[in-house]
Order: sequence, then C-alpha cells, then structure tokens
Amino acid sequence: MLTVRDAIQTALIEAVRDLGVDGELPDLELGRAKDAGHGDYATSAGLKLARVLRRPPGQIAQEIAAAIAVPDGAASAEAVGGYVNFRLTDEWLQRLVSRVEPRFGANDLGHGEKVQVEFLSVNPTGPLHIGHGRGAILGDSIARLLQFTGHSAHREYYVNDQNRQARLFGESVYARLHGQEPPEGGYVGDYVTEIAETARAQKPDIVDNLDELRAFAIAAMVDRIRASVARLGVRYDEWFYESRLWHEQLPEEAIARLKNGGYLKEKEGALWFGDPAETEEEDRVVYKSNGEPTYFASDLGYLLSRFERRGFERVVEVWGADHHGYVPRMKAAAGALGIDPTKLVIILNQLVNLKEGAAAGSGGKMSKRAGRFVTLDELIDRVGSDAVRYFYLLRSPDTTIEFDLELAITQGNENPVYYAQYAHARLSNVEVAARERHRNLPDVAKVALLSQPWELDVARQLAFWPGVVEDAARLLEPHRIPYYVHDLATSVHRFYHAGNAEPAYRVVVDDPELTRARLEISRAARHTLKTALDLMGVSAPERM
RNA sequence: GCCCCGCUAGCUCAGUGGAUAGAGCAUCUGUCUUCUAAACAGAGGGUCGGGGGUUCGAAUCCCUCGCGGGGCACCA
Repeated sequence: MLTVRDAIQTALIEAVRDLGVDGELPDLELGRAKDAGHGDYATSAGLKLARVLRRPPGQIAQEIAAAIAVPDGAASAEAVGGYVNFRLTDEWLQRLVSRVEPRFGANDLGHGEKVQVEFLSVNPTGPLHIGHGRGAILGDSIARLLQFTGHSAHREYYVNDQNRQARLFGESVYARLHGQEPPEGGYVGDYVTEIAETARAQKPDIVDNLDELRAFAIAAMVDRIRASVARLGVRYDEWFYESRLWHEQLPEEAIARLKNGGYLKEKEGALWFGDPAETEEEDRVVYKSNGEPTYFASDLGYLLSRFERRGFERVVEVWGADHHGYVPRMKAAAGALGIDPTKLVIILNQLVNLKEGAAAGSGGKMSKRAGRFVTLDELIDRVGSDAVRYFYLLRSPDTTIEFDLELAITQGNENPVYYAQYAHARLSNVEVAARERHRNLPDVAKVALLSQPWELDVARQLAFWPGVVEDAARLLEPHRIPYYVHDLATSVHRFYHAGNAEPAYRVVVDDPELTRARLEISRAARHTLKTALDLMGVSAPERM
C-alpha cells in the first residue's frame, strides 16, 4: 500500500514540475511536521527551490500550495513562509479508520527478497547474559519487520562447535568429570558442573571420550540457549553448525578462490588474507602456522554458504560492538569472493552495562569464563519477557544501555510497557461492553460522525503507521516502533478518557450509530496496537 | 597511537539539514458516581560536551579539542 506520505510526495513533485522546474530536483524534505500547528506533513520546497527559480521562497511556496492536488483529498496544503504545510483532511481520516485491517501497515517493500538475519551466535560455552539478550531481541525484531514488509526472512544462529573455545569448553567439562583442574583459560561455573553431571548420568560411556563429550556439552548448551531465547519469543529457522561448512568443504573452496585472486600470502609460516593494495597490519590469519584454520577461514566458507549455496540475496548480521574491528575484513572478504559487500549488512549494537550498585554483587564487567554475571534468564525471571523486549527495543543500537538491575526489579507497574498494553486492553474491554449494551449494532459505521478532535487524532496516528513501518524496515531500525506505539497509546488514552470527563463522549452511548462509529476507531486502533506490539514481540493483553 | 559508539531537561533516552529542540521517569498542582485512574489535564526544568567551518538555515554535515565506553590476537 502506498503511504499517504508517498502520495503527497508524488503530488508535490508534480506541482513543482508544473512550475517549470526541469532537471534534477533537490530533496524537498517532505516529512512529518514537528509542530502540530503546522499540520501533519511539511516541506521546505520554497526554500529549496528559491535558488533554481530565482524567486522568493514564500512566493514559490504559495504557488505550490495553489497548484498541488493530493489524491483522494487526503490533505490540504497551506503555504507559510517558504514552507508548504499539509494537513490530513477530516474526511480522509474518517475513511482511513474503516480501511484499517489486522495487518494494516504491511507492505511489499521487499518484493520477496530472501534475507538471512543472523544474530546472537555466541559461543555455546556458557549461559546468555543480559548483554546477549539485546542482540537476540534486536535480530528477532528486525526479522519480524522484514517479514511484515514483504521480505522472506530467515533467522539463523551460527554455532561455533569446533573452534578453540568449544574445545576448551569440552576440556573444562572433562576436567570436572575427572576431578582435575580446569584447563588454562577454561570454563568454570555451576553450569559446567551441571552439564558434567548430566553427561555422567545420561551417557556414562562418553565421559572418557573428549570429542564426544565436547559434542554433548555443546549440544547441551545450545539447548539451554534455545530455551532462554524462546522465553523471549525468539525462535530460529536454523541452527547452522560451523562443522557443516567443513563437511561441505566451503572454506577450502573460498580459500582456493582467494588464492586465485591473489588475496592470500604466506608469512611467518601462516596463511594470511589481505587485499594486495592494503597495508600489512590489516591482514588476517586464515591458517595458523600450526596448520589449523582460524575462525576467519570458517567465516569465508560461511559467506559462500549463505550467498551462493543457499541463495540469500542479503544477509543482516547483528554483532556486539566489541566486534566492530572485524567489519572491514568481512566486507573485504565478501568483495574478494565476488559477493557485493553492500549485501552484507552488519548492525553493531553497543553493550549493556550493569550500573554500579546493581544486585548480584556484579557492578563490573561480565565475564563468561569467570562464571560471574547476571544471566538473561535471571532478568526475564524478574521483569518478564514483555518488559525486557520493550526496554531493549526502546534504545537505538548505537546507545550503550545502562541497565540498572535494581530499577528493573522494582519497575513493577511503573513499567512503560504497561502504558501501551493498557491502551490495548481498554479498547478490547470497551468493545465487549458495547456488545453487551447494544444487541443490534449497524454493520457499517457512519464514520462521518467522528468529528471530535480526540477521535480524529487517533485516526491521524493511524495514518502515520505505514510510514513508520516503512522507515523502520528500510533503515533496519526497530526502535522506531516502540516510540510510535507510545504515541498511538497516548491518543488512545485521550480518546478513551474523554468519556470519563463527559459521559456523552464515551464509546458506548445510547445512540447505536454513534457507538458503532466510535467502535470503528477502537477496532482500528486496537488492530494497529496489536500489530505494532507483535512486531516488537510484546504481548497485547485483552484484559489487565 | 589507530578504529568504532556515545555526550540533548535532575535521570534514561528520541530527534530523515528546516519553523518556538521532544518523550518517559522524577518533582509540583488538579481529575474516579466511569465503557478499566496501570489513565487524563497542567506546571517547572535546556550554553543539544567546547571551539571553528559549510549553508538562506546545523542537535543533525565537515574539521578540531575534551570526556565516557568499546575494540585493535595465529580468541570469536
């Protein structure tokens, strides 16, 4: 569906052409008006075109406003200074309310593009902590957004099951089972003991076999990780094991291709990847001098697996910001393999810090190996999945989250997630009340009866929704959704509250026609709240 | 030293180069005889880290300095 913003944009360009502007147009910066007094959308077209047309901005804006014809009478135009302000018309807003269906806002931006969203992918050598939760929620919500906008999204977790950390983990479990000290840099913690005990109980025949024990331990950790993220409503389409790449000989294939392209060089007994044109210090080791491959060798094969073997047209990876230094190398590797680097989109999310004085005696950096951290499960136990998701999604990935555990625990009903959920529950409730009061409501709503400002403001918010979806999906920025949800919830609460102040403004009144019309707003807003909350993975309760 | 992110109200954070910079929390003042007060109405609170530059116009773009966080492995 075309958004109303697109419709205005098209009409705007047409009007500008009619003024005799040829050639390339500057960005006319049509966007949401910042001040409600300026209407709903605004453009600085007059200022933008003043130079080309060699006329005063105000005059140009006047002419545009006079000439423009927004389709369906969706908006009226008014020139103020060099700006042209657009206001959505009451009639169009009223009709919009009846057009809102459960999947309102969905579009076909992606045209079925196959996009892989790979996220979390932490070494399965320990429980997830609160920082990991951020990547899980961000990746999952991006996938939800992509699915909602006409993409085929594939959620994938890349399981490092045969690297050094995986081996260390296996050795740590082995040591625990045999009463030995854990290896240098190995893993300790109750979960290591638990997995060791489980292995002893369930598979006593493998406790002396390091390889099998490692596989068992990794599988056990993957199960735990799967269970943890499932509590947040995160489900993967695929758990892709690093070892599979080697079975399919993809790293070798990638390396052969790089060798042919002159991207590999031997140095100090190891094999390095580096663009011939770049400096030495940016090189990365592919094969160590002891003949073992590094994770980078696997990653090269993984690129082929995704872009060629499995045919993803775009790959979105969500990484913690501590991996940012690896981005240029991955992009370069993709290019060297003949993959368009712009199709490899890497989203870095900043870390989650615990505030000083937080519970669990932590307060400092979390370390998996030291076995001292606040786990994601503990956080979910305390504040619930909805609150965790809402809070995490509220932040742009570029912002470090200062997570005050103390505050999160005591959040309770003060939690902002309830504001949105309560709006949904209220609307659900009012619809039930309407059915109890009126046995025979008209099938069709007379939306022209919706003329109160608080009624039209709900419709206005609904009008903005498709544009919010489009922006969030295009920019891969899910944090736009909770901000929209808050705005819509505000208009809903105002709409509802008008009836508290004055009974004649309740949704359910004596007049069946008026009740029916107001129910149409309720229904539309409820669908949209539900849709938006779904995109966030947050529940939309019907009662609270 | 080099690279990445951040610096906006007391706190936590939004803010596609446009008009008088916003929200939540916190503080203060009002509103339940109700379709749900987990709500609504209102108030106070700002040198957008500092300084230059580009532009008709800068929180936003460029340069520079400062502060905080993260990274710079033959770990991932």
